[in-house]
Amino acid sequence: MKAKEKILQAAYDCFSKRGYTGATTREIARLAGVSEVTLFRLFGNKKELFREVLINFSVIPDLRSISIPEGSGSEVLAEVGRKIFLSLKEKKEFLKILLSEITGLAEEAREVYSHFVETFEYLLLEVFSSVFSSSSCSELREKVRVFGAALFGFFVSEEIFQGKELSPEEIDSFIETLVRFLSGGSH
Amino acid sequence: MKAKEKILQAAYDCFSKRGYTGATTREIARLAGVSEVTLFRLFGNKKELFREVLINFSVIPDLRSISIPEGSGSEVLAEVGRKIFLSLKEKKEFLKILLSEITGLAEEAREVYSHFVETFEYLLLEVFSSVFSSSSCSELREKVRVFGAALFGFFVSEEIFQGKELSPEEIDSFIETLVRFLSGGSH
DNA sequence: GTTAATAGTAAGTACTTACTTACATCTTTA
DNA sequence: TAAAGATGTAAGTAAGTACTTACTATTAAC
Repeated sequence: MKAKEKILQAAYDCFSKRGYTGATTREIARLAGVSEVTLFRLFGNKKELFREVLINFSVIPDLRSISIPEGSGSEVLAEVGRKIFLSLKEKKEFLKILLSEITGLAEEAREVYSHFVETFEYLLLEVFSSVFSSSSCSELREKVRVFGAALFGFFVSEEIFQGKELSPEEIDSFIETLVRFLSGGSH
Repeated sequence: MKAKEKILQAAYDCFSKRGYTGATTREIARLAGVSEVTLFRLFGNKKELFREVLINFSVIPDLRSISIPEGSGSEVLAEVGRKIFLSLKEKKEFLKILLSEITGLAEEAREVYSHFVETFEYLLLEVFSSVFSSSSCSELREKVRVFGAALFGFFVSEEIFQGKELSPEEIDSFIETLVRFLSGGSH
């Protein structure tokens, strides 16, 4: 692994553990096993390094790579919900960085987040319109909103705030309930 | 207003704007209109001040003070949802602090958050068991989870991440959709 | 084998941070 | 009026921060 990669990975770990202000270039360099001078030569300054971390470890590619599976309506929804949740889980540290800097470093973080929301909603809208083909456009968007908010809220609350590592069964259980309500029946 | 109160208020503003590490005792004192020495005399150190801010500006009292209104099932749910959302909105800055410090300052922040989740779920369970009196206990808890996650996720995503200030109509619209799905019918 | 790129070491700069000490001023209370 | 408490000013400490400069060592390319 080249120095640049090692630094990016160390910065990712360090920013997610200590936040932007809390992370120091010294510690990042030490973790990466390179000198601090190398860090500054390759990235110029701390903020630029942060920006590159946000680009390199984004959850977006994971979301984009999710394909719509075959099956009945409820099955498709549940499967996509599962995949989204797992993508979020895999990029948990990245999301922690985003969370911890959303107030302080507004510009960069908010930009990345907006992009995330767009991709998220676009993907869901695609899925929902294939599953609920008879629904109106506004009806679809309502469902996407509720589904997205519930999934995201569940993830943030359990995995990030409470620091839990949910098992596949716990995730499935939540998603199946959610899909049941959205599909119209409560039984 | 006494010095202690002024400092607490200034610290609240400053922590929510810059995060724990980003906020400085100098700026807090300046904002409060007191000397930095007074700050240290009254609070000992920065961490202790932070702890007192978390206690003083918690969203818990707001949540606890929510009473269950009269009306049909759906009306009650929607009204409670609205009240919860408004409580969150009122303590938005407090929640930003919690969010930005959940990873860095784990102990204090996580403790406060756990307390928040408990109160949140307890309140919802009370409401749901009066609204869906025929549902089983596990069914009730499932509904509470979905309702809570969706409400919280919607708030965090829109108000905190995207920095929007949602109008009462937008809030109502989301909550009504959510209640409709949870009440079993999609029409 | 020379050159150019990539890394490291050592030292230092200019600044900021949390926090302290010593002493003076004002206000309230007894 | 005297004592006690709360606040301010001025100055400083020790440590940490991002970032720089000057120079050296290693590696790969031509």
